[in-house]
Amino acid sequence: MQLSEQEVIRREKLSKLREAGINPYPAALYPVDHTSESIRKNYEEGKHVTVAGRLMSRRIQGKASFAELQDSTGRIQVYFNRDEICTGDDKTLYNDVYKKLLDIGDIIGVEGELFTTQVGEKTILVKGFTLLSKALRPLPLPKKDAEGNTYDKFNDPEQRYRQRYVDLAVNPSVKDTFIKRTKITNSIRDFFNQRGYLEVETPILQPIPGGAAARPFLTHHNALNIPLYLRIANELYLKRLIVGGFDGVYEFSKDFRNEGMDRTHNPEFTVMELYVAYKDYLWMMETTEQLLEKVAVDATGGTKITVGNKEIEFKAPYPRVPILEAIRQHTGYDVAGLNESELREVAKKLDVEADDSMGIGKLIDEIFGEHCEKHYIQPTFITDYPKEMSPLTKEHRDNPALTERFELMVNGKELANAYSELNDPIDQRKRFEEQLKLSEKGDDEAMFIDQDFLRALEYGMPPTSGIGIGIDRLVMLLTNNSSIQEVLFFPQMRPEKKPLQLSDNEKVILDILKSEGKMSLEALKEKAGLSNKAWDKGLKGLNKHGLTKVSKEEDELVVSLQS
RNA sequence: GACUUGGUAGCUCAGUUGGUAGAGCAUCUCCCUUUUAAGGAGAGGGUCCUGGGUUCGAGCCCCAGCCAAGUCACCA
Repeated sequence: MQLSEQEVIRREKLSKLREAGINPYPAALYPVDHTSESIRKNYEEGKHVTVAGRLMSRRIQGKASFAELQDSTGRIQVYFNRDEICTGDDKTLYNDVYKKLLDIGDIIGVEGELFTTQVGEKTILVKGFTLLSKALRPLPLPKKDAEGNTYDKFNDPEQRYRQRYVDLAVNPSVKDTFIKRTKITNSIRDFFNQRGYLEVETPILQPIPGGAAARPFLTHHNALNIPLYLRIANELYLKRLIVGGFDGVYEFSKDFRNEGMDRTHNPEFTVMELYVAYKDYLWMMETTEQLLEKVAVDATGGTKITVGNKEIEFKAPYPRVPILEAIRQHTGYDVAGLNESELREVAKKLDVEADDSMGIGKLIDEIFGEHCEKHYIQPTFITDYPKEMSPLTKEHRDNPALTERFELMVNGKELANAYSELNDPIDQRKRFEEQLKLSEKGDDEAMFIDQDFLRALEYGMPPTSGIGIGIDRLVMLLTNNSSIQEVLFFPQMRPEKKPLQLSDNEKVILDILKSEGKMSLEALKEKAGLSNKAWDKGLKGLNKHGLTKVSKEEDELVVSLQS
């Protein structure tokens, strides 16, 4: 491995520390009794404190030095004074260990007394310190000036996502985003638990990937010798639990979809699904408004949030607009009751792409997505979707062409999707079969038929309302982030390519081949002048790396370079 | 998948018509006992993403590839 100058120096310091009898990675616990936050909150002049954290900056001025220690709650200034640390004649602990062998990024423990500097900064006067972990790589160091401008910010997205640990250590606002994420999920759990709903866990490995329309990841179970899918949704399992007699169940579900990635899609993502027996989608709208109002307050302190340059008000209630009404308002076309070809005409006039595989439902969805969706910045329930695009939803009580479904639109995007759940087993079977026909027509995302789910419905599921809320997108909204990668600790990335490391034997062989081009195996071996074993290892290594290829030409083995 | 932009020191970034690779911070040496983007003096540090090509000569021009971001397409 090629080490940079700074890494070499840090490794040398590591040896020097060991020579001085200091273990750079000690085993014993460090008796922390304060955090930077608790010190700031309960500051008392002269109080003795013990804290630990990462050294984030140093200002050395001869026999004295100021540094900043960063722990999980923030930063605190620490003051190292030679004669406070080294009370006797031996000053090596300050002069050598602190000044020369410690680096920014090292994790240390510090004990000392609180005081306030002349400039008014609350500071720990260090009486003793312990190296807890030596950092071998230099930390990127953003700096802030008095006006709060940041310099040398560690802001390359690729490095930030690949090395999130560095991002978190160095960019405090990143940490805040993830703390907020947990506040949001805790708030949702509170809300449901108070109402007596049960948090459950259902299978991630599923024999039939149901509950949504999407391409799944496929894996294989060796012992059973069967294919298994990573779930694209957990809906059908939660409904089975309602059949079994639970009145309210919810799950934060990591779902997996084998599709493209962009600013709003990651192959694995989190959806919170809730099902409540004896309720309908009207009730669910009220519940959703209350939930989101509470979540906004718990996460941000108020109901009004800022997203980009917009303000969004999460205070309940939210307007309810039937989808056909939304289309009428934003396009001027009344598409209620139109047949497929009439609808296709309208789509054409509205510049909405429509191919022959699209039925009524998909056409309406396209028109809405193209012309209406973006207008709903403030939370709005779009209701009563056409039947064709909602195979798991109960028929509308007043209009058999529609379903009892709503999507909650916020900031022009779908945040939640909910139904009065279809519990008629015969109707459900029919809807699945229609999906099957769609898939035969070429829709590779139509739903699979889950026979066991149908069997469950045949035993009887109470009328139920269910909802799925995209947690990643909710967190994006409430933290004012426009990329899903900013709200996932470890967003999916293409693997880093390791630079190829060749052994000496491999290099010798490769150099000959580079100057000679293609040559016989015998001649190459001779010229390389390696022992039999070294030769064998070298050539096999090169073949394995795909750099060379051995082939047979006229009874002779020939080695050639591969590009 | 298409297009656009980018990849240069540990970090953030310059780099002129193609002519020996630059700055700030960080690092190293020296000075400095209440500083805070500390200060002063000096020094070291580079696979210019990778591989080809053009050229006397490429960080820069051309071709191919890798990685990322953005836009679009796809994705309820």
